[in-house]
Amino acid sequence: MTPRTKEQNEEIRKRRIYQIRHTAAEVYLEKGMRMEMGDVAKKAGLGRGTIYHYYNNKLTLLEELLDDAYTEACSITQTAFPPAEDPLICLERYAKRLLTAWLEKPFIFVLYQHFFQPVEPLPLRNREQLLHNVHHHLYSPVVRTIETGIRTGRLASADAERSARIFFGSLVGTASCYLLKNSMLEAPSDSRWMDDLVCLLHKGLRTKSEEKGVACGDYFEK
Amino acid sequence: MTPRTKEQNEEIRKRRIYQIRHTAAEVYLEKGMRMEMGDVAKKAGLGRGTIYHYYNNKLTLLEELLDDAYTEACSITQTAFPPAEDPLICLERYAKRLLTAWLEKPFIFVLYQHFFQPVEPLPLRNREQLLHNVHHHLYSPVVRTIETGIRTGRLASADAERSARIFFGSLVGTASCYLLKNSMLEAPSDSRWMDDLVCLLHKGLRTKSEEKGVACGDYFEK
Amino acid sequence: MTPRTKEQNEEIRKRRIYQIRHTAAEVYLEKGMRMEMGDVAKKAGLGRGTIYHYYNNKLTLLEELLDDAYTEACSITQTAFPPAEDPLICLERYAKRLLTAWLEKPFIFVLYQHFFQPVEPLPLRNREQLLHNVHHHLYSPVVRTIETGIRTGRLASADAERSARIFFGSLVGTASCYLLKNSMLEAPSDSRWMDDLVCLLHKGLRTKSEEKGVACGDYFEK
Amino acid sequence: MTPRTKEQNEEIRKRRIYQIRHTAAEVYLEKGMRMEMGDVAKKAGLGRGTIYHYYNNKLTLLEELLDDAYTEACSITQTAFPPAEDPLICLERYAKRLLTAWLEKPFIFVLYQHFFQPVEPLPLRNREQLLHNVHHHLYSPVVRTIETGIRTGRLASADAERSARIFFGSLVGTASCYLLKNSMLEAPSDSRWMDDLVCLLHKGLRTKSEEKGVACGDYFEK
DNA sequence: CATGAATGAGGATTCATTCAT
DNA sequence: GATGAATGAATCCTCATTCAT
Repeated sequence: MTPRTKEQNEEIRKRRIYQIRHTAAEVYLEKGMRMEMGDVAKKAGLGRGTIYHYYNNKLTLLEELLDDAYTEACSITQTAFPPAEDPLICLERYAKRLLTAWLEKPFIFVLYQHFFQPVEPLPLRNREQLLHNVHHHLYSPVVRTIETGIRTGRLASADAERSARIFFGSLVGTASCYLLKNSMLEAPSDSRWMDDLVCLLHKGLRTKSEEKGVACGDYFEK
Repeated sequence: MTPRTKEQNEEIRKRRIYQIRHTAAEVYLEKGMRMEMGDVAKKAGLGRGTIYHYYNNKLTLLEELLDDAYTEACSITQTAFPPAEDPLICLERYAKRLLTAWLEKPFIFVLYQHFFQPVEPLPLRNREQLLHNVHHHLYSPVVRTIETGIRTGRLASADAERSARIFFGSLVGTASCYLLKNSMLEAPSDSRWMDDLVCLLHKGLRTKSEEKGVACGDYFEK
Repeated sequence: MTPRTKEQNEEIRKRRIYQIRHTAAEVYLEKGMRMEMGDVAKKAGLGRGTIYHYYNNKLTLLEELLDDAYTEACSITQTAFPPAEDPLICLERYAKRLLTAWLEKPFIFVLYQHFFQPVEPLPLRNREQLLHNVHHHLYSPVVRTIETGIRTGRLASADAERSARIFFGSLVGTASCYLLKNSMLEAPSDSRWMDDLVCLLHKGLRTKSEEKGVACGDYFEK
Repeated sequence: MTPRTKEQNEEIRKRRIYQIRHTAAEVYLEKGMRMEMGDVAKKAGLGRGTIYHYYNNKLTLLEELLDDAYTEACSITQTAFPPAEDPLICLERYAKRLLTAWLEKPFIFVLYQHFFQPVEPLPLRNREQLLHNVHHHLYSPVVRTIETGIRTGRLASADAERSARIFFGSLVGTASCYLLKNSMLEAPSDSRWMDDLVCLLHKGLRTKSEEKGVACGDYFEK
């Protein structure tokens, strides 16, 4: 009765959905919301109609893309901050993992970019929910880890919230430089920038010898 | 028919052009390239046709906006790196100046965002020219300063190009967190984040006591 | 490969065709020409492809549906007007039969609706043929009966064509009130409306005592 | 400052809106919901974009069309049933007025058709409101008038609700025959059908001599 | 025979831009 | 100079239909 079995169809659906989502993330990173469904279709080697066979519309596609990204981001975040471990080490490891994940799975990067650099406000239907989730499960853990680090003297004293935003801002901002096409700068041949970035977050630009020098900000104009 | 003198008209033109450009930058920061000419008109309290009275089209508007931004950015950059001064101090001061400028004149931020986080590639007519200028007069000075810093031992040894990108990436990324509307995070009440960011770039997250500890990246998974 | 006998297959075909046609009529009455093949398939519990296994396309489906309806309508009409009988009685009986048929077999109603209230002109391939048939075998008999009735003094004097249209218009119009879903009025619990309608066509709204009163239309504005 | 005054623009808007609404009603009566915005535009001698300058989308166009129709229908209905007058005369006059209005302003007919012969259920946003209004201000007055007529012996005894539906069903149904294009029947050269229809509703098909004959429905099969 | 994945023609809608006033 | 009505190219999206299995 069923020429293709339910399992076969399910298999096909799964593969297509992944394929479309992945392609969509790539195109989105190139063109933002001006991503055209036709672009996605062509790049995925499918007909335009096929995209609509799996997603009601452009927004739904992005909504589900972000939902998926959230799920994956969660599993990265959950295991990154074991209670007993050194906060600085955790943050370093976490930063590196995040960058690696963004490189491999662009749709995860889309999520962070969307929340920390919301160039284009998408009228997502589940915006509130997603925002709450991101705040609670992706952002807060970092804030808490920084707080712990400061309390235990491992991190320089500062406002934890602000530090967390700077942390994410630097990660997303630098990753944008390297991940986005159309950059003014030539494409990078390697990923050493990731190590450099993590290192910067850890140690700053200065050398050790500099350490005992002037206090940070002393030279600022008012 | 025209009771206005040439001077009066010229005066009107100037005011209108400034008004439109300023409004456009605001809208652009809210909506990116999906900024609509109607948005700009309404927000500026003008008719749609009036915008076209002063700018041939959307792209021209953005081109001139970016040109203006480039001019202002140049004057900030040119004086930021006097030959004999300490590179680290220069960079710090420069970073702070840049952030301050972005806060006050959003259209300058648009320029940097456009080049370091080109979410949406605008088909600018003068793209090549502008790109060259930015590379030459806004980006290279930083690269050279970092090179000098490394050579003179003031900055930690690293690839200068990469460091410069991280420098700009962090600045733009963090600024995005704070400057863009639609953020997941509440609007900041103050601008202490700028000091914190500059400080981070200078010193990193760790405390001094941490300094002699393990090397950066030691904890990374392979 | 095919363990089924020809007879079994024939059996299956017949059942499927009936099933699809019946479902299509239902959906058509709900949605008109915006009936979707997917709707029909789902409501019939079949796959979309299966519909196309039996019908080349949407139009063919509707053509055959109307053909079927015509056949049934013919058999109702042919026996309804025996030459020697009283025209008024014939019309009454015919009206009642028609209404009953429409209630039981919605696809017959679709035919009359299509010809007397052609909201959406279907580009039927056999339109001319069908139109001619309907005119000749379903419509004309009523016109002729009315003519006879008028000639023999059983019916009030009037243009027979006009009367026939009013006759069908009232039947179809009132039936629409009761047969179509999505009506503003609650679903009727019974079918007494059919008797009332036939009665109205027969006697009008007034009571007998009214009869010798003013002529119809006297009160009209010019 | 304002090259066209506010009044001039308002004037233009009013004319265009009327023009579009009128044209849309005509096209809707020809094609139902398959009315294309391009059809309306072309028939109105406007560009497609112009339609969207005045109406957000197809549905909004129809919503406002129905709203307008309701307003006009109200004013027709309100004055049609003065308390002290003979119900039969009122109904007759009302029927005639309604038919005349439908002929002159097709968009009013669209309203009645939509509610009494809802071939295609439009997903109107204000459906509930409109439905309530129609029921209350356009339908109920007729029901009440019929009730009065029956109570005072002017109308034949019957269920008033059913009679009202038959009344409207006959009006709308017959009008459909004559107003809709694409009919199987040639276009009518005059509007005598309206008088005939009203007369039928008043007196029925039979002649006076028939009156003392058999009771209505006697010949029905069970 | 039966099915649902895949498709693209066609209609809906957006929005930059033109232009008469 | 200033404006908003008017427009159509470009994109979104629907849905009848094809086809491999």
